[in-house]
Amino acid sequence: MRPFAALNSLSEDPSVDEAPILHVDLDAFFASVEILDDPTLAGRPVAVGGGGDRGVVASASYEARRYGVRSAMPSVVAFRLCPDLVMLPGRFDRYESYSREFHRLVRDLTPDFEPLGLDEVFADLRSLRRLGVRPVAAAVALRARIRGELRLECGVGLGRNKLFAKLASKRSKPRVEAGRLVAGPGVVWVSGELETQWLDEMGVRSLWGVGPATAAKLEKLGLNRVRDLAKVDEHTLAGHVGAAMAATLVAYAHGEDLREVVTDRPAKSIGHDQTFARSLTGLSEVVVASRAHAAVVARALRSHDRVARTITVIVRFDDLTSVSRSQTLSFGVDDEVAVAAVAEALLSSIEYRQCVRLLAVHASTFLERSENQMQLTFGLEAESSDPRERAALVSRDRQISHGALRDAVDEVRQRFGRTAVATAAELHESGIDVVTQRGRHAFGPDTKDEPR
DNA sequence: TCTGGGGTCCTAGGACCC
DNA sequence: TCTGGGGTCCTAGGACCC
Repeated sequence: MRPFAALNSLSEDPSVDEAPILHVDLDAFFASVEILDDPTLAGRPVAVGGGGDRGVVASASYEARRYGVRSAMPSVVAFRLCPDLVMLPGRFDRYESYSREFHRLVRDLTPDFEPLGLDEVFADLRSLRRLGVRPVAAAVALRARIRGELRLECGVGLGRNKLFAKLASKRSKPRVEAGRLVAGPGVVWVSGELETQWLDEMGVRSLWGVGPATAAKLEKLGLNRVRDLAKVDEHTLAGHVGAAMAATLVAYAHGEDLREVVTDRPAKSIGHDQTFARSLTGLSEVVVASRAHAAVVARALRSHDRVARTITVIVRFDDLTSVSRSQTLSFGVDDEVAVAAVAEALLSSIEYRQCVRLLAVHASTFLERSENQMQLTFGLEAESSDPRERAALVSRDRQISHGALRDAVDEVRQRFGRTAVATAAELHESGIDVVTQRGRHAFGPDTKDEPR
């Protein structure tokens, strides 16, 4: 890998006003962290993902990519392409800790940055104008720090907006050509003339937000290239892809992208999805599984200091069709028994004609804790004949009465680890006292409902 | 070859209120 | 008695991103 960046054709450092937006993307992030932690993996094809029949690749080292292994590829396909592939299950705590260090280095450059997942950030360099910062110099220095302090490689793109910054970072990276790895320039700045050139040569699929479904619709309309989108009537396009998508695509085709770098993006939902190695059959198995999901979600809500009014369940059947059910309560919940009560009522309203391969429980519509206390104690409706409404009322009662127990369990977990006690849901269902359970679980942690 | 788990945003229809 | 249109909230589903 070359130590310094090759630039664009002009080979000079633009002003902040010419290239205000920076995008950094860590190379093969999960796989790279695994290789750092186990140097015997260096040079071998490594992937992180699900190893079973239903697993997919979440991250592939460049060595694995030489064989055609890619993110989102089913693991069985990856093994067919690369029989020597080392498939690792993934350690998300580890990746999160690397991600925090990555963000720290970006923050040293500017506080105006926006993470996307664990391994990418956008940054707005405009506040650095007065300091005389030059974008390419800043990008080269940031890249050097990421390499020096984290021992991770990355690509950096610079452009007039998010659209071009992201396209640029993609072109800054190493690529595989005819089974050989070719180093990338590391830093790429999109000048005005490059913008025109890229827009003219790009296919629609390269645009942010155009996936397989939208690409197929556009192709039917004869719109295969970005330059085709620049000529299309937005209202006509809206009839096929929706108003928001049409406006976005036409703007992109003209090189315009009004998305700002948003520094504080509060989370809007928290959920837990699980694809089962063997599909579940029938409501009762699904309900049992949903309690563990509810516990994971409730724990996550509390660790983020959130209470949620909306609970959603999603069931995916063996034929890959999905159905969802959601309910918005008049109050918020963060208790596993409360979440589980609502989830069970929602799951009961689904017809199980097929086996269930995936179950998800999500929580959204967050509100402030103080706001929630009002709602919880306001009025007590009579018993209802609607099962969902009844579940909601049970859920509220649990949310209130389990508060003390829940806080206690959280404290124990904080001191002794997450598996030191069973979930409040398990304890409640079994009717066994918290204290007598502690010892057993402390010495035989059951990790089956651990988040990945 | 056959599709994970964490999320975000958009759309359309219905209920309800004014 | 029958009717309008806008705004907001909720639900279900779909598409996309990393």
